[in-house]
Amino acid sequence: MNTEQATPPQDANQIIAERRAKLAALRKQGVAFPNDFERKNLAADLHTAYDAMSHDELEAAQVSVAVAGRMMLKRVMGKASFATVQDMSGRIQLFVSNDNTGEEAHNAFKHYDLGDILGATGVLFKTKTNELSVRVTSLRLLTKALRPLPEKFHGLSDQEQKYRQRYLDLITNEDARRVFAIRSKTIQAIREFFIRHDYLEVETPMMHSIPGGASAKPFVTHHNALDMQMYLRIAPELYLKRLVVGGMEKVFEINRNFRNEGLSTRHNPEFTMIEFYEAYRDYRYLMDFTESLFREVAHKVLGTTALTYQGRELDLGHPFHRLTMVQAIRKYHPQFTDAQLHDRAFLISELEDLKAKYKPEDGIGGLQLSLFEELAEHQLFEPTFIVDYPIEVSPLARSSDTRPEITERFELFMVGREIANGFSELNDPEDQEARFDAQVVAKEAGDEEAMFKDNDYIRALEYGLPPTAGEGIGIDRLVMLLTDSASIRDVILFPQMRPEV
RNA sequence: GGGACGUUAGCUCAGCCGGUAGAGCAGCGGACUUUUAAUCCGUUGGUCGCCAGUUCGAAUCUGGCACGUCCUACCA
Repeated sequence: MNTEQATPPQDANQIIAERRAKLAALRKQGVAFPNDFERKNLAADLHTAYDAMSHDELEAAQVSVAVAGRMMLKRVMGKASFATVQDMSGRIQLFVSNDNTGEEAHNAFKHYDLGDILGATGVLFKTKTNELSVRVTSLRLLTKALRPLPEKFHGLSDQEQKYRQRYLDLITNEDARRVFAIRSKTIQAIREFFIRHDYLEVETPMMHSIPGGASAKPFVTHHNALDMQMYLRIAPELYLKRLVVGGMEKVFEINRNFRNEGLSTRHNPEFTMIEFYEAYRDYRYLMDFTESLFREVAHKVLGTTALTYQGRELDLGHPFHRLTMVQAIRKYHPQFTDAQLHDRAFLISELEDLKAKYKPEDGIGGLQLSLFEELAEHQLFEPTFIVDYPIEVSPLARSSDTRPEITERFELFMVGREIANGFSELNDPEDQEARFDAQVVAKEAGDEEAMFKDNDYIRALEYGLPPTAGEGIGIDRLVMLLTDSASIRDVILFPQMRPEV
């Protein structure tokens, strides 16, 4: 309750003014916002249980129900009316009439508005067109809606309004409800998968004094009592590995990361990832594990591993491709030879021709990565693990025992974008310290995304991190895939927007 | 950051060569006891995103600004 209620604002809008007048009349009659209606049935449950029954069977059964929901459609025909109410499960039709509901209640109903929340009790029946409905014997207005709903047929179509007023999107668009139901089920399926594999779910700090675990620009904030600068985390990685040092040999965390970078259809400043770590495993195990995770999630959430994304089909049931960066480049550009792609001068001249961004000081691996991102990444539609990442872009990954310039790392691409990133963890504290020091040099040279040195993390490694494999999976992008959503904003309930004018 | 497009009633949208604002839904009034986006009759409702400019006259043309969507760049 706030004080604004005492002086209702003058509504320029006529519809809202009329609804306020109706609410004022309700207040005079008694409790305007009653909370004693006992809802006993959900629409979908009733359809499941009784849709198959014939008109006569249903009449004989005399099923009494109590339903509640928001009135989405209303058809008044003099002495009888129909209303369609929507609850969390779906919709069901109400039949309101002078004969069954009473003339007084029916006349009151005629002044109810679309968007009002109703509670109805009555008996199930089938209409002439065989639609399961409630023959209402008692009808109550539980919550008056002061603002009119979007148009009943087209719903809300303005993208901005869908994002800013997600509640309206959810009320009026079946697809929005579907997407967020799938999101919830996806996270549930992931959680079940890890718990079944004896993982422990943990929460590590979201406010870091030293941001780490990824190459990204952090959000900066300030803690007053401690008078210290803090950062919203860019990744939970270093904390999760501290837990593995502590003996939590299988841990995962599903939560938000924050990166102070651009917004796009694939980037929101806060996004949800699962990161998980398992001791005594390596990156090869992770790839197999990831494949089975994706298959299980798709199966549990959609009932199938065959997906359509933006008009193209892919099947998570098929084995995921595994390619090195050079193989991936050659797959789409067979004119390049293996030798060329290992030739520094050639790589640089190609990158120059493509006007691609690259760091001239990079080694072969870094240049290959730049070329890969330019020429191949966006074409990797089917699930593909890209392996053999250069050490200079992987400061937390274990280097290969046979080829020290690359790491035991993969990234998983699907529908042309990165979905997951995993590697055998670097557990050599002296190597890690040297890599941090190299990052610090890069940061001092102006690389805003270079990592900070985290001395406590080094100290933890000095106590001994068992050989461990770890991975992060972008939940939002996975949900985009499972819901066939083109924009990350369609799978985040309240995507970041500029303040409303 | 760069580019394209958009912003008209609560919602979905028309509005041509510049002449002073339209429809459907929602609302209000009326008819109608099995409707399905119910139907039929009548009717209320607008600072045309904002600010300038051109013009006798701007929703319409020009410039700027704001916000948004998409593409692109950075990134996961």
